[in-house]
Amino acid sequence: MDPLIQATIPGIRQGMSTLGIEEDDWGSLLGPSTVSDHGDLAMACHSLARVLRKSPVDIAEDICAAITPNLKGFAQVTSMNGFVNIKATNSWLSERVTEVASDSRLGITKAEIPRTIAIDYSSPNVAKEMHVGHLRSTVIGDALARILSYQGHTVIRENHIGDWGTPFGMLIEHLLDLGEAEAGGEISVGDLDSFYKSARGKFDEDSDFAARSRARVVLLQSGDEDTLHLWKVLVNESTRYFNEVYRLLDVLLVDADLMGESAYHPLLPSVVSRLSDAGLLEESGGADVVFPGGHLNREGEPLPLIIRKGDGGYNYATTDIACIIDRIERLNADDLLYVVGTPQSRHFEMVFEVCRMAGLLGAGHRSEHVNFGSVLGSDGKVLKSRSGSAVKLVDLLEESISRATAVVDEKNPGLGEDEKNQIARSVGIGAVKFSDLSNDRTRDYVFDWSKMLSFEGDTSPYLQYAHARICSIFTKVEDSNWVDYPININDHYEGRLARSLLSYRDSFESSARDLMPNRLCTHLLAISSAFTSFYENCPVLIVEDPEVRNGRLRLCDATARSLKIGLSLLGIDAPERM
RNA sequence: GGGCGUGUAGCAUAGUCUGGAUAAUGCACCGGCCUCCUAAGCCGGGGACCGUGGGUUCGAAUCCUGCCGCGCCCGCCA
Repeated sequence: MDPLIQATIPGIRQGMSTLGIEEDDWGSLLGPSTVSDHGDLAMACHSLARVLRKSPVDIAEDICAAITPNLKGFAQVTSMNGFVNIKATNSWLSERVTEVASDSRLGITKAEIPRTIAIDYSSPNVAKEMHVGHLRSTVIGDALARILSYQGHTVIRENHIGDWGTPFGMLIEHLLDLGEAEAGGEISVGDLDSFYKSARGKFDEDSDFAARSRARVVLLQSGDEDTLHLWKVLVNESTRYFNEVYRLLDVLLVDADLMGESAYHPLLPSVVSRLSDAGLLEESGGADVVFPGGHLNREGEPLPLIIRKGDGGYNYATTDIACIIDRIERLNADDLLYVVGTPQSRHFEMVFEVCRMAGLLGAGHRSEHVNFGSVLGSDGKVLKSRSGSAVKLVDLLEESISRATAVVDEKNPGLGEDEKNQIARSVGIGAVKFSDLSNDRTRDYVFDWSKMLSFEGDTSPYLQYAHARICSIFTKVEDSNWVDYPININDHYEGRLARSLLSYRDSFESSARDLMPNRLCTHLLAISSAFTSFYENCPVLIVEDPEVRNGRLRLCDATARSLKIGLSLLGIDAPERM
């Protein structure tokens, strides 16, 4: 209830000064109440006892008496157990929530100073299947892209696909063995696992094939035209497949966001020369490296970041630095976000540190590894595509849509085929995305079909359902008398709903600031829950008093828009019927 | 061995940054609610020594620290 703090702080300040209590002493004591029955805000007075040499109970009473007159109209003040409790009045709530309801952004303001933010996310590998593990980066990155855009920042989506490196030798040779048309077909229908595994299998077992593969890598690196053509076939068929998954998932990523590893390949020599010019490059074990410091290997010796391998080749650290240079210098990015799994945290620490040492990243840049935990199998171990237990992302999505179809059929049989399919898609995809987004991204989680595909409880279908119910109310409204009608909070349930709407901005900003979509998820659930309670207890259309009816309609409208916007920021549809 | 992270009802999680009163939510479980605006819902109930031992504090799930469990990382894969 930040708005209430803003509203009451002048009165509190004045009251405190008449009591001679310093703001340094009480400023940090005011916060949201932990016991909602007692009020919206609370101030624990126990730490003031030492300063004032009085009991907390007496102090709370004194403060209560001193600030009560100043908060008249805003809030009721009481004291209990050494706490000052401040509870918003219905009239204040009514005014504020009417204000928020009048705002198309529901009180969420844009950033004062917009920044240019490059977000690196999704990053599947060419000729490799997308498994549930890819869901996290794709869905979290996409939500952050939407959230930061909504704040008015310039967001540059970067899909850093794995389209370069030694595996391409074997992939291209396998492509040749199969024949271009055949291989292209296999990839474009999404049978990437078998393609990759066959190539891998031949590489491991057939020494002749392995030799051809190694030779092919050399040809690729040297820019041989035929080889590049074959490589391009793999990349094109794969990206076509990725796009199908992205469309199904309903994420923002399009071809223009593709910036694969290969795109940075020509820049790698300059990374070496720039680090060398900065005096950072050292020779170690035949490789060119930089020691960022602070990291040790198993023997307790400084751990280097390898820039150029002993054989003259480059690896991912070099590409990542080239990437940073490109994003800073060509795209003028202020912030660099990498939605990549936690296991790579050391890598990013080292890369960022080297870039700061080299002056490539300055004080004005924010570079952040937006890490996320691993998806675990029921055995508690990380799901690996090779273990066989990994679930294909498309299979998960299709299963979710098919379950949603069954539920929609059952709950709302009157819908037409097209609308039903559209709703099932929104519900099914939303459920999968929300189950991922609503968890703290930094924690691992155990993959669980039934939980991921659940449509009850704390899920996106619950949010979508609340939204659809409100839309249904408005299909029965024929007048527009309610549109500019002031909201009048009288009832307990109205108050709870109004409070959740007023806290929307806080939650959104916390979510955006810490790049934690789960905070927004939690708040949308709170709004929904407040709404459904309200809806069960407060008749809207069937109430006789037009003032009550109109005010409640506006509350409904503001709730629907909060949910619709909130869901859209998570990349989830809000159908009007379901 | 070193580093990083993590541990909250049977299960899954929120809360931890910024310490406050009775630890919040969902699933599962028990009991109610559709002649009434969408029951994918609502109302009520049981269920937690917040991993564990210390410390700081008037006050600790939250801060510091020891230990235990688990996960990840520790030089030429990405």
